[in-house]
Order: sequence, then C-alpha cells, then structure tokens
Amino acid sequence: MTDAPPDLRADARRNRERILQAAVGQFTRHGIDASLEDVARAAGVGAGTLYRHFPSREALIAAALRQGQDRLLAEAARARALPDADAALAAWLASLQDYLRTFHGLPAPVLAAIEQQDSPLALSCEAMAAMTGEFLDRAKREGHARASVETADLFLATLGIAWAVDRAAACGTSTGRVNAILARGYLRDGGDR
Amino acid sequence: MTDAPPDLRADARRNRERILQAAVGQFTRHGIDASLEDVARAAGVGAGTLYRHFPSREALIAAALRQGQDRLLAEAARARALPDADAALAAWLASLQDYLRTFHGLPAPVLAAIEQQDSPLALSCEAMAAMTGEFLDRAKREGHARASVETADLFLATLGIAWAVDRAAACGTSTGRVNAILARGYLRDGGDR
DNA sequence: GGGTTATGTGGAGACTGCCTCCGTATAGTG
DNA sequence: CACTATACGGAGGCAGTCTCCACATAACCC
Repeated sequence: MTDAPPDLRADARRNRERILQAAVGQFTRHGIDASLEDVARAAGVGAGTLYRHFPSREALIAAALRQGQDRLLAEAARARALPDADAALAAWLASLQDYLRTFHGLPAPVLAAIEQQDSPLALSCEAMAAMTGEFLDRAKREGHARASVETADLFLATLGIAWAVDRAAACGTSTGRVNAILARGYLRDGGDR
Repeated sequence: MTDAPPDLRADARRNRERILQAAVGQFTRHGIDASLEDVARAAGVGAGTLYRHFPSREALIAAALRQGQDRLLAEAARARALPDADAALAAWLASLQDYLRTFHGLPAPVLAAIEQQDSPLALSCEAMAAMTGEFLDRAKREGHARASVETADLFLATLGIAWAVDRAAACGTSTGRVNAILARGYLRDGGDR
C-alpha cells in the first residue's frame, strides 16, 4: 500500500501517508473536485505540507489511484486469460470503466492527461491506452473486431462513455446497455469498411 | 438575434445584449468555464448587473446558446428530409455533436441539465433527447437501427463522445472515426439482441 | 544525553472567482 | 421639471488554490 518514497524523514513519511488516506476518503465521498483544504484538514496537516508532498491535484489523484491500479492489473490479467478474444476485449473495457468510476469525475483528469504527458496521470493513462490496444489487436486477429477501429478512437469512446454514465448515474441508465451500443453499434447490419 | 425580453428599461435591454455578446465571445475563446467577472468586464458592466440578468452560469449559457439553436433546428429539418432513415439519424447525431462543440466544455452542463429539470438548459436538453428519439425510432422502423437501442442510452453515448472528442481535440482523433464506432460498433458481426 | 543542521511543518496571506446587497443613478412618465 | 419605479455597479463576504518563511524537529555526531 505504501508507495515507499525514497528517503523521507519519519514525520514526512507519516504525513504523506495520512494525506493519501484522507485524499482517498474525500475523493470517494465528494469526487475528484473535493477541496484540497478539506483533505489537508482531514489529514490533520497544513496546506503547505499537502502541496509539498503533492504539488498538484493531479499528483494527488495519481497517488490516491495507485492502489486501485493493482486491482485493474489483476482484472486485466484475468481478461487476458479468457479464450475468446472478443470477450476479453469486452471484459477489459468493463474493468477500465469500473476503474474510472473509482472517484466521481475521474475521466476528466485522465483524458486531460492524454494531451500533456508531463501530467502525473499520463503514465497510467498511456498504459491504459496501450492495454486497450493490446486487447483490440487480439480481437482483430482472433475475434470479430473491425480492422478499421483504431485504438485511440476506441479508448476515447470508452472514456467518453465512462464520463457520461458517471455523471448521469441518477437517471436510470445502465452501463451495460450503453456499452452494448459501443460494442455492436446502433445499426443492425455488419459489412466492414 | 435579440431574444426580446418583455418590457425592460432601455438601458437594461442594452446591457443585457452587451452581456450576451460578451458571453459568446468569452465562451468561444475560453470555453464554458470562462470567468463571469471577465464577461462582465468585457461587457463594460458590473457584476451585479450580470447576475441580475442571468442569475446563474447556466442561464447565461442557455441564452448565449439560443442563437446556435436555430442552426441546429435547421439542420434537424434538413436531416429529417433525408430519404434514408439511417443517414438521417447519422446526420442528426453529427449536427448534435457540432452544436455541442459550440463552446468548449458544453457537454458537461448539458448532461447536468438532464438530471435537474429546473436548469435553464433542461428544456433544450430534453428537446435534443426527444429529437434523437424521433430519428432513432424512424431508423428502427425504416432503417437498420437495432430495436434494443434505447433513446436515453444513445443520447448519453453521443454526449459522452462529444465530450471526449471536444477535450481531446489536440491529439489527432477524428469525430468521424469515433462516431463510426458508435454507429457500427467495434465488432464486425451483426445479429440483433 | 546535548548540540547542530538538514529536513519538514503550518498557517498567514496573496490571489482569483462567485455571488449578494444596497446606496446611487437614471429612464420613463405626467 | 419633478417624481418614482427600475436598474446600475462595485464593495465586500465567502471559498478555494497555492506560496512563503519563521519555526519545529528528526537524524546524526560527539
């Protein structure tokens, strides 16, 4: 759980951990836009301390997310083990969307991280896109994925749908039905190109 | 162009118009999250005046959007005239996304308006959903739209994709390719249900 | 233990944006 | 011209982000 910062003083390490824990709590309760002052307060720490450890909101999000990433990787491994390439891709996309629902509003900073690779989220973001590409490629080879579908586009569409479902949770829309549209389209007939 | 407020004093009417014009400018340049203080400043008006005419950011957005709505309705009519139901649906969805790109970040308040119908945007939002339903129903009857696709889901997916494309404009992703995925899915084979 | 110093701490305060309130200005009317 | 309903504007309260630096303290050495 502790992401073992290199060589911090004991109190610094302790504070860092407290902040992280408080951040997870606040982000879970109030979404990704939770007040950082509140996070500091909940951690029993001054604002300066928070900003020294995590210079930007994105950095804090990235760190708070690190834990859930293990689960995502585990689910990716499970999906990879599926014999059916199409099912594997679908399972991966579902896991990805679950992950993006870790905190309310998460898709926004993740998408933002695509563009500026200096973002602390950029790494995991690229990794997610790469894995999407891996599953998509396999589904093109072994399954029924269209050759014309590109990784970036599918990833973007997935992010967009995760965002929309996340925000419209109240009105009764199911992730499943929306994703069914993404998988098979709103049109009935196939016919590539 | 002037949305003819009922019976305002001359200076009030003039100021309202200036604010609206300034809002369009700021929203166009800086997106939907532009500072309202800047809008007031650009309009040469105090903050109080701005808030009296437009009590919330959403109200201002709704008013600033009113102009573009005419174009959207015109495009809807053009789409409705298309003989092919599938093409009509696709054209409508494309127009809708164009409209959602009027201002950077517009999909967010529009989606938010779905949930709270007291929002000034709720009306146009419901109208857009209703029109999507109209085109979808026709495509189900006359074209190749799947019976299992529901209006709310398609509308939501469209919003999500508009959001994602809007935000990822920099990296080279085309609306066309993403929408192709939405239309025909990432899988090759048909087979309803 | 006591002294020294590199490493951290916290909160005051500068800044920005949202929004309200009310003393003042002015358009419209007779 | 006087009078009043209507509208104006900006000061000020609030909340949030982020920085800066006087002060604390962990770690190291004797």
